[in-house]
Amino acid sequence: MKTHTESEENYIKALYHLGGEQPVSNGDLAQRIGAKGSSVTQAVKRLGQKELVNVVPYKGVQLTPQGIRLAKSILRKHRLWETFLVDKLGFGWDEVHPLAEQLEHIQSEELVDRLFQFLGSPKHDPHGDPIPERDGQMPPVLGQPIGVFSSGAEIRIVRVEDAGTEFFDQLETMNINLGNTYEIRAISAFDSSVELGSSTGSFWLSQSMCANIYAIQS
Amino acid sequence: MKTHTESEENYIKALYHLGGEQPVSNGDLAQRIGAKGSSVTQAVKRLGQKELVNVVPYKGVQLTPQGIRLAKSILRKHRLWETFLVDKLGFGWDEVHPLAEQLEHIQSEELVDRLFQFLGSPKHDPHGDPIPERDGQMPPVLGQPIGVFSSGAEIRIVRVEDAGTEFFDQLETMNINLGNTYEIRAISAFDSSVELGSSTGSFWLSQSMCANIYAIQS
DNA sequence: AATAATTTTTAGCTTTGCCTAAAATAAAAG
DNA sequence: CTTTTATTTTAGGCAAAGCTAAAAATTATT
Repeated sequence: MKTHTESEENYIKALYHLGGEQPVSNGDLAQRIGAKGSSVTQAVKRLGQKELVNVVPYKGVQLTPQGIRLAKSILRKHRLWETFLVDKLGFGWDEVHPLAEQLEHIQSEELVDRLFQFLGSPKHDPHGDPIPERDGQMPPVLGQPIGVFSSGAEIRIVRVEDAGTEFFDQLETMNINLGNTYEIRAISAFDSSVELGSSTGSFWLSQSMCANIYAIQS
Repeated sequence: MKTHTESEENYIKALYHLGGEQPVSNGDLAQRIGAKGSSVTQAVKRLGQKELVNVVPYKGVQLTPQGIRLAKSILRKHRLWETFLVDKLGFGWDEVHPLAEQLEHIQSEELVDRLFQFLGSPKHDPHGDPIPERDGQMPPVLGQPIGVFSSGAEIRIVRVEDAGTEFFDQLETMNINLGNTYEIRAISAFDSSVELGSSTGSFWLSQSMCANIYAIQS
């Protein structure tokens, strides 16, 4: 695997985020990257010459198998570093993303392998998102939005969406963490909010909170 | 503290390494950076505009107080990351330098502070080099070359020079590590090599090995 | 002190990666 | 099925950071 610039890696990452293996439009990519369309046109041309993407002018850009491999390796690094920052350094959920965006560009297979081991070979990052394996395999995407469960169900929180600082703040205020278990006590017929109960009491979660919190029946 | 490019930071680091607070010649800097003199002339002009260095054309470049502060903060990061790589991830002495050169450019005061704590507030890195404090103060530079001690002295290894892979390999082969203690059994009048003894036996160290290994009397 | 040798700077070119403005193409609306 | 609107690409600039080759300044040598 050759070495790439940070800019290149950011494009690959954005492409994977937006379309996965599917083509992505110039506009969407520009928005995600935070650059103008004209810059994107140039950038993807460069990526095309390196066989990381296929470009069909005016139609869209699509990752090649090589590009997908690279995207996954960057995502692996990103999520391992997030795990390190939270589990070992005690950062909060909402603080780690920008740091991991810098750390994910560090080039060293060896470092990634050792970090992986040091962290206890995790399958999921602190948000519950799957960490791609060394060979590109993806662990399962865990859980379903809380809204899908029925009253009476026992659930365990396994994943949260990266829905911005305010969302994370709210989780913290409510003391909601991965691994917590609750019983679904009630579901409002009015606004679809949900009452969760535990040994320490119960509280209501708005529908939009529920939509960003994933759980499994336990 | 504003944000700087990696190139800029590399120049600052090189300047600090070569001259400390003293001026450095274009040629020396070019050699250290691995660029041509003309590129260096340009680069230091840019740094001058940012008040990080004072440039006197044809005479030399010198770090300003601001530049020195920056240099120390980079060195702090470098040495903390080296400590992390060795102590936590189990890398060898000789492997960590290139990795730390990447990691030292990660921008985040918070990260540095947390890393420092996580590592147990170390004063020295795995080679025994002092890690600049948060405020720029420097812990003492430890030890004296083994050659200066007299026969009979009890010594403890506290620092090794970064003298290349072969040197580190030799240390490993001889099982010499920071913290090891020895007795100086003999000093050759012929080639200044030194016989070190410990409970497990004794061995001879060449003069050039000795010159790169620092110890204190214990 | 004058010339030779070395070092440093200037001038001009290259690539990456971004920008704006204008032209070309595709999609939507009449 | 045109025409209008939106998207994408081209064209031309700019800054960072490197390069080579030529000019200028400094240092060393007769």
